Amino acid sequence: MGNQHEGDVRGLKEGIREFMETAPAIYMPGLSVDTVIFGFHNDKLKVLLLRFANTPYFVLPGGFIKKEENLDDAALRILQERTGLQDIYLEQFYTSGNTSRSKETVAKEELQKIIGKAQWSNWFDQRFVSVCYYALIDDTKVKPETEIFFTEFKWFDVNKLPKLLYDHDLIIKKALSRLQSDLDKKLVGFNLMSETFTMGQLQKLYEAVYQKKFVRTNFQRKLLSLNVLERLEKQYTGKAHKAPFLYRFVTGSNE
Amino acid sequence: MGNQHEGDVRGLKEGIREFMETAPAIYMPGLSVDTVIFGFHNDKLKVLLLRFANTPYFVLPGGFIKKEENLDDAALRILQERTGLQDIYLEQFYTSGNTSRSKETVAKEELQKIIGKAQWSNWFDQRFVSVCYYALIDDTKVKPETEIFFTEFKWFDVNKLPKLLYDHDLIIKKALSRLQSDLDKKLVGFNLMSETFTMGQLQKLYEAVYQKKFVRTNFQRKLLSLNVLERLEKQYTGKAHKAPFLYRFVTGSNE
DNA sequence: CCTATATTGTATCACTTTGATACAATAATA
DNA sequence: TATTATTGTATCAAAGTGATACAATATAGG
Repeated sequence: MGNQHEGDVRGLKEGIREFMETAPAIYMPGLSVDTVIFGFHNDKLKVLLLRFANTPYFVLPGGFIKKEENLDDAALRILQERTGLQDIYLEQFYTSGNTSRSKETVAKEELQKIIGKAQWSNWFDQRFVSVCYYALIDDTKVKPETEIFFTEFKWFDVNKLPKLLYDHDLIIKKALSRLQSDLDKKLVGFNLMSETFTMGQLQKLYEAVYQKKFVRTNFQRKLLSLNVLERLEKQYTGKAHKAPFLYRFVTGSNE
Repeated sequence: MGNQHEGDVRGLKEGIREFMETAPAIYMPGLSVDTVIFGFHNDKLKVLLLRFANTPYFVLPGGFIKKEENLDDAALRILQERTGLQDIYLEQFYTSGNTSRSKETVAKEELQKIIGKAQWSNWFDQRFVSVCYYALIDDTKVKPETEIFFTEFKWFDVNKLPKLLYDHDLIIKKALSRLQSDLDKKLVGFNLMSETFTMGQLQKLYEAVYQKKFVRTNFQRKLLSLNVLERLEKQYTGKAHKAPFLYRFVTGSNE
């Protein structure tokens, strides 16, 4: 699932140095975008995180906003660069701007270890305000791309997160909370599923998002009453029980 | 309700020039805060807007973020400067960052008319990303303060807005939409009312926010069932009918 | 091949919530 | 003192929800 970046130290060093040199001319100062990428597998809700250099710390995939780029386009571009996906369900949910979040020093120290203090340019010394988006993706289609700074891409259970830099743990909490209300209102869940699915799989998704159990028969009645599911022919699961129907979300009624 | 600013042209000109000179040293570049201030009177939901210079255009009260200031604190400070209120219910709901919003030229042209092109500094030529908050206030307590640039402070019915600069009309729409979902979930409505109120007044508020009528008896049953209202003694309205009870929101159960 | 097992699809019952209507109570007015 | 406008409460039917029962059926194991 993770994906080791295998540039040599020379290339990494040069890459970081070049980024810090060129960034001020390309990107808006003091502004960043962070994305909480949700996926769903093994009946668990997962978040895609990046390991920061060779530390035990992880961060949200993020990036900066080009000077002539729309905010939403920046978020989309950052996601495409990281996941390789084209059509991504994306929702802005929060902008984080406490000054304390810039006090984090682990990232700076690690970067300085790699490139040497003399090469330090002040791009990362800025105080950043970060606009946060969450994305829902069918993770069977993702090919995460690591990048300079980040040595590993990894899915984490939303309940078993690693150590995170900055206020990224808070941001993930807010993203989940927002996903919960959106799932009710806008039926965005299908973005996390493959094209077709059984009622059981859908229920597992809802249980993972809301972190609670639902009574099977009532859940089924409820979702069918929404008239957003199209029932297909039966599934041949190979499991030792009655084969469940397959469903597909009907687009058009929502979004 | 409005409040004419009566500085002479000389002072206005000097004020604007000075602001543009000093702003880059004080505030984060490319970032602003806009606030949608909701009030409730005459059974109507109102928004507080500022007339831009002597144009027919209005804008949302806004401002900039000091370099070492938390984002939420900036929003609070801007509101306090404008309304004179200390404890304000404030909710961040959206960050607006399309490049097209900076294409607005009315504001720039008007400012240049006042101070002369020679005096122009490039603070307002920047592309701004704006973090938007909405505020709920008991407007009987407000004393709006005008400021350089802005000649008049005025309440507008949320359904009868004047011409607005930038994308401020879109921002107000989003604010209302967010207020509607928050009112359901978090019972924030009391921030728009005076300390005590009748069930009829409360219903009018809900009707103004949701822009639809409710059946009186069912509305009453519903709100009483939430256990957030404390019933006081009767009200002596002087109206020619049975005197309604007065209620107060009980704090603690919400927020 | 036949039966056991696990899980699915549907029905049903009791209970709660919601929409709509009826009606008695009452403060000011004429 | 009766009238008027509005309020507080009750009630009935319809819709929605939680809990349970049960028949259907694809595979596994003998």
